[in-house]
Amino acid sequence: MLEDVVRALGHATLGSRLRRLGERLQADAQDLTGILTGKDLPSPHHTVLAALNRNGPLNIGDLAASLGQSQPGVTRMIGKMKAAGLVTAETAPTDKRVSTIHLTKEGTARITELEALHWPAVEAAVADLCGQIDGSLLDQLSALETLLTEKSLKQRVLEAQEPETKP
Amino acid sequence: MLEDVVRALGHATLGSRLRRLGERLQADAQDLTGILTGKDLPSPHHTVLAALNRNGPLNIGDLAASLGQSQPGVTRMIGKMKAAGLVTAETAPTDKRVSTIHLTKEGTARITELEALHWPAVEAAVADLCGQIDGSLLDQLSALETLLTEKSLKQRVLEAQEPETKP
DNA sequence: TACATTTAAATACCAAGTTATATATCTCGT
DNA sequence: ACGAGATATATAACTTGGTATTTAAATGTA
Repeated sequence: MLEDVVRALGHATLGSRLRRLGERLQADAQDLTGILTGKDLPSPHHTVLAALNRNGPLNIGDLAASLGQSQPGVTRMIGKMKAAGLVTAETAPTDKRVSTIHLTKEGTARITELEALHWPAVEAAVADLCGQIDGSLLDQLSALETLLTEKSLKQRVLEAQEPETKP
Repeated sequence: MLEDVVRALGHATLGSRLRRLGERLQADAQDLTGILTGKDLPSPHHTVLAALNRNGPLNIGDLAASLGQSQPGVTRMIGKMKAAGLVTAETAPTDKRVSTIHLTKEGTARITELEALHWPAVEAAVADLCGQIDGSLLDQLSALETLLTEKSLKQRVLEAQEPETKP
C-alpha cells in the first residue's frame, strides 16, 4: 500500500488536501442531485441559484462577492446558466454597465427542488459524518477521509433515503 | 455586507467550501515558494517532487495512487515537469508499458530547497493557525477563514521570517 | 462641457482536474 | 506460439477555476 503523500506532509500541504477532499464531496453531491431530483445540475450552479433565491436579483459583482469567487468566473458561469434557462440578465435602467441576474421560472423550480429534496439529504448525511469526528482540523480531515472511503457520501445519502420509501 | 452563501448553507455545501479554502491556501503557499526559494514552482509540482523524494522513482500509476489523483492528470503534470527539467521518464526494461519517473538533479535540488526553506515555514504557520481553532469541522473552517481574512498565510509566514533575518 | 478616472462586465488565455477512450504491451490459457 | 483479455500510459474532450486586459458606461473635476 502506497503512502498518501498529501496526508503525510501534514500542515504543509493542507491546501491540496482541502481541495482534494472538497472535489470529492462536490462530485458525490452533484451525482446525488441527478438521483434525488431527476435532473442533473452542476455543483457550481447550486450556489448561484441559492444566492439568487436568498437575496433576490443580484448583479455579477455582488454575486461574485457572495460566492467568494472571481468576477470573470461568475460571468462565465452565468453565461452557462442563461443557456440552460436557469437565469436571465437584465441591463439595469439606471446604469447600463450593470447586468442584474434574475431566476427564471425554471431556475426557481430547480432551487425549490434542491431545497426540498437535495439539501436536506446532503445536510443530514454530512452533519452525521461531522458528528462522528472531533479533535484538531487534521484529525477531523483524516477521520472524514477514512469514513468517506469506507462508504461514500452518495451511498450514505441513498441508504438514509431507503427507509422512507420502503415501509 | 453581502452574506457568504457557501458558508451560510452549512454542511450542504461543505464540498465547495473545502475546495474554495484549499485553493486559497494553495495559492498563498505557491506564492511563498517564489519568495522563499527564489524560484517559482507550481503547487501541484510540490507533491509530485515529495512523492518521488520519499519513495524513490515511481511509475505513473503509483504516483497517481500516492497523490490521490487520476492517472491522466498525473501524466499531464509529469509532461510539464519533464519540460521544466524536474523529472525524467525511463521506460522500464522489464515492461515497456511502464514509464518510471525519476528526479533530475534539478528536481532534487528543488525538493531540497522546499524541504529546507518552504515547508518548515508553511508547516509552522499553518500549524499555528490550526492551534488557534477547535470545535466542530464547520467551526474550525469558519475560524480558519476568519483568521486568513484578517491576515493571509503569506503575511503570516513572512512576519515569522523577519525576526530571523533582522537581529 | 470635456476629459480623465473609476467602475462593471466581458474577453482572452492559461492551469489543473475529471471521465471516457485509444494504444501499446504483457500475460495466460489453449 | 497464438489470440483473448488485462494492464499501463497517452490522448481527447470537457469543466471549473484563476489573472490580466479590454470595453463601455458613469462620475467627477477643471
